[in-house]
Amino acid sequence: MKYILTPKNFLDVALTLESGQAFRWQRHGDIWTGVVKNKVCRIVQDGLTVRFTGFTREEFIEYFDLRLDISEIYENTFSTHAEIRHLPQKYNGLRIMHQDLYECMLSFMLATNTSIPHIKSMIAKLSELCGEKIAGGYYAFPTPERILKSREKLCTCKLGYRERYIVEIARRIVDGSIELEKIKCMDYEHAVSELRGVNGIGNKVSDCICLFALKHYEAFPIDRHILDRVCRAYSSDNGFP
DNA sequence: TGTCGACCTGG
DNA sequence: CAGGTCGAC
Repeated sequence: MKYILTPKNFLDVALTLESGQAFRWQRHGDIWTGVVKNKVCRIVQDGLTVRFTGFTREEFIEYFDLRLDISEIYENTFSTHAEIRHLPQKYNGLRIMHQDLYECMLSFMLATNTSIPHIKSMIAKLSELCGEKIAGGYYAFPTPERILKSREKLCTCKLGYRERYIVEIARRIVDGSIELEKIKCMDYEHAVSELRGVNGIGNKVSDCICLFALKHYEAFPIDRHILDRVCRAYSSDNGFP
């Protein structure tokens, strides 16, 4: 499948997939391979031309949220402060992805207080342990039922203190006390308060989920790096960034 | 309501 | 220490 981008609404595949929004993509040369919705997907970009397999055209557009006029978000978010006004141009092609809510919830819960390589390793091991096997030695992201079934072996994924959180979330989804479909219908404020009611999910993670799965563009996840940069920007006459 | 230490694991 | 959160003051 082939998709032609426009300069106005550009997608930089590498920049976006390396940005820390998704943790299941790997690069081999100029081919990106990942698992989305139980399917192995591949993407190659050459300028404005993007070729892909695994997605339908519609799924591809949805995943990278290509219908969104990103410049509007940038305008609303960045134009009011001189210190960050140049960032949209610098990161041209960085898209806000639209990922699966369940996978996003677990992934960013796991992503607390650790490094990106460890995050990727945890998610890869979890998928290998109990995800459904799909093509070419790849595994789907495990359903809550499958996670619970593998409860005793979860220690092999090295989740650390996050293990009990992931078990609790899986259990609550199965027993219906977390209702993903309802969360999808909520506005930003309600979604945040619902997500914050889940053990292991705090301010930063709930904002990540809102931004990367629920399309609540007003969400603004504040992690260590953001905090550092904001502090630096407003502390003294240090250059910014 | 705001601050502070503990927390699994890996580099 | 690392792309935080929880529970106890």
